[in-house]
Amino acid sequence: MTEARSARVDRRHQITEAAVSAFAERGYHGTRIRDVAARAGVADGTIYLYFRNKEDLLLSIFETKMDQLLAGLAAILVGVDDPDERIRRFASHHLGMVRDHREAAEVLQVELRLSNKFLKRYRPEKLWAYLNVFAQIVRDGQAAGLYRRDIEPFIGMWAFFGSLDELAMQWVLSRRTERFTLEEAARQVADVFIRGLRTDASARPILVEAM
Amino acid sequence: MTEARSARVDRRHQITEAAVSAFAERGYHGTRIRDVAARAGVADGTIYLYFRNKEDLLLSIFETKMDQLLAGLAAILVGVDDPDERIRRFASHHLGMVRDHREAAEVLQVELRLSNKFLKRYRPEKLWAYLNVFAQIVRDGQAAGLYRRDIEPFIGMWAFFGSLDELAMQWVLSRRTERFTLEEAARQVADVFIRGLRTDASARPILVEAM
Amino acid sequence: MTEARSARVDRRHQITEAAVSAFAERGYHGTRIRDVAARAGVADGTIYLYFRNKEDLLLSIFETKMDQLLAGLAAILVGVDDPDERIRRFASHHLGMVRDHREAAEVLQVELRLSNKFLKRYRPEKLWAYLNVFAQIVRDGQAAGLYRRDIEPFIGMWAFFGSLDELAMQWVLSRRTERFTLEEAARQVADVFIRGLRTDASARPILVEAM
Amino acid sequence: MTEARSARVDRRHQITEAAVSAFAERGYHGTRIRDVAARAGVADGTIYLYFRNKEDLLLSIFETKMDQLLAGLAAILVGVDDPDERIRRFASHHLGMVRDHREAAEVLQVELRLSNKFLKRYRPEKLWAYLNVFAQIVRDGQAAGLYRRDIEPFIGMWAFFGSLDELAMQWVLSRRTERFTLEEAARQVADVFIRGLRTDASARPILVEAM
DNA sequence: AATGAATGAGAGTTCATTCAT
DNA sequence: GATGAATGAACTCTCATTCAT
Repeated sequence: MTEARSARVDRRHQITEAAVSAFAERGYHGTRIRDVAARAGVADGTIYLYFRNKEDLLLSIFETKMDQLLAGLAAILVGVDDPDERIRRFASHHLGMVRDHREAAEVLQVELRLSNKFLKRYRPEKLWAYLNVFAQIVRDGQAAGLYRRDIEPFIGMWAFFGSLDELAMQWVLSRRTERFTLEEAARQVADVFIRGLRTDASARPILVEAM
Repeated sequence: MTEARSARVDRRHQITEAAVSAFAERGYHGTRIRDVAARAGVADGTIYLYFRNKEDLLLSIFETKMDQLLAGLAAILVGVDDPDERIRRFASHHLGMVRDHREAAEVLQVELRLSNKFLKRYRPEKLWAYLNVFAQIVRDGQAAGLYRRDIEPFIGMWAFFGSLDELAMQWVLSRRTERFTLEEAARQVADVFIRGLRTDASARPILVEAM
Repeated sequence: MTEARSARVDRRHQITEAAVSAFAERGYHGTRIRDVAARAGVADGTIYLYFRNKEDLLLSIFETKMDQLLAGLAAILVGVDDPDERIRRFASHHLGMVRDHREAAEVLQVELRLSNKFLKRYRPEKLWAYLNVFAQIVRDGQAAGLYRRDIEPFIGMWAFFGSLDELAMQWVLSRRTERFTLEEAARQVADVFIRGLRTDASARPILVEAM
Repeated sequence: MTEARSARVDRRHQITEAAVSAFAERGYHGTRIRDVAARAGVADGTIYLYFRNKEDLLLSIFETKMDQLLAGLAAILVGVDDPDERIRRFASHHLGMVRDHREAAEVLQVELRLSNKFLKRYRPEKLWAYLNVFAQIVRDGQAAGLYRRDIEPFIGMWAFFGSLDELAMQWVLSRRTERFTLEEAARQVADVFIRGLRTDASARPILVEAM
């Protein structure tokens, strides 16, 4: 039973990876189920034993990758209390994942958006959980008097995510990665948001430190 | 001749608007040429007298709307020299356009991204021109000693655009606009970026003023 | 009125020639009415003032060219009584026309055959009139005791025409005309049929002469 | 494996036969893939599992039938050395096939010619192989001093084929087969060409025999 | 569980023809 | 008579999905 389950998990994983690679290369609409099946080394019909349909396959990639993203984020924030540092680590982790899982990132960035179901009907709960981590950092910073109270965490969270996402997209789209490094982008985005969130009072000591 | 030209322009416009509305409602892939034709009140074949194919229709919407966006931005920045104010106006104008042209924004935000040609092959020169306005503001601010030199305008430009774009997307996707207003979002994004870009030196006087 | 009629004839001729050239170049199905109109320097709709439809245009080419072919054949046979010589002139004239009106020949040879209406429903009376000239030569030769009576003129006529037609087709299809000359082909086909038609009695004197 | 292969061959054959019958009845352009599919008792898409496209289906009919034609010709000529007799058998076999495979002949005769690809781009190697059999008979006859050397085998081959082809076409087009029999046509064409090819010297003995 | 042949709905695009000007 | 913008029927081919083996 355990073996059977494990075999099932493996096969599912095998198909998912094939789909990630195929979607990244040719796009969701440009990829045929047959392509995925061929890459996974299974028959066309086998895909449907593991996924309801093509869109389910795409959504499943999102779920899997978001789980990894969330787990990684949690791990890297463990024991870190300083909101500034938490923001820096969030940015660094996010773009680090993009760099280390380029194909997956490409699918998430580019291909996932074209799924109407995903964008309009499907509630991406895991994305919300992910972004809420940032919103909570802002709230914590505000509670500590470190961040301004006139920035709504909800708006800040989307703005922050938008910045990271767009930079990831540009990095993914430009095959010429020399344009900028994801590490530098992470540093600058974190920096801008940290300073942008600071209260005037909290700004000063930092300025002094910086001097 | 003028009449003929004008008739041609009108008909083209008529089809474009029908496409904007159809794409916004049902998505690019979910929209059939027949749907667009019906909304425009013309025969299917007529579409092809004005556009090479379906994708050309989509791309043409982008071109037209970007022209409007660029023109509006230029108009609103005329005579404004202060980089901070220029950033505020940029954000306000961008999200104002989203609010006033919701359907078009929806198409640009959501549907355009699904066009592989657009994202990977087509170089959206007008988008670059648009974003370069922001990059130039940063450069001007840096030259004036107002903004920090360790923020690369190129990175900042994508980060800023990403923030606006993501907030626009969330506003467009959530039919419940009560979540947040675009005006408030514009104000907060501009604020975060302005403060985030400031040099420590330039930050102080502002802080004083703020007090 | 005469002027009007003449103008009408000219315009019709102009369109016909444009069609011949277009059909020869791109084939009947590969040619759009628009192509013909453009070559003729008229508007698309104008074609329909002179021809019922596209097929009518094709058939009209056939009629016109067959008239020329028939007239030319009649002219070249005037005063020639010897059946052998008449056969030689027939072959020579037919392939000569192909050589001198390559485009028209190409249309007749290749494109006309693809019109179901032409082949199956339309009775090509003019083709029959043309071929009957050959059948009559055979009958005359038989009456004169020159040609064998066991060759049916009807069968001979199609066989003869088939030979000429096929050679014309090969010449037209092979842009490399060096393979063989139409003159030589005409001579050989005439020769084979003349000898093939001769009675044994009539064959002998010739043989002697030939010696 | 053998079963699978055989099933594949059968299905392909089934579709081919349906296409032959459909093309013969309504013509290539007049036949929709749906018609072929319906006659074959398969779904539209199934056609495309066996043939690249509609034209491939037409070309494939040609290939298949030419294979049969060539094989039949070879069989009927085995052990026959006399050029005259070989010509008679060629004509008899060719028109016999037309008679026994009327639909296929109709497609080959009429419909195949309308395929530009076939006529202009595709080199019908099998047709050449078929006709070369006749050219070789002529060459052998010439080498044996039986046939005149001033008839080029290349020209003779097309002339001979043209005669057979045209008679086949007329027989196929005229639903009234009473006009002439293919057997009689074969006899007469062979006769005309044999006599037409003979040298004067070789003509005499035959004449005596004939007496 | 796995296969892969078969399905058939679906849609973009072309182009001959029309007709208001 | 001439125009050419508009029409809309027609048709091939694709590909996600199914299901008998």
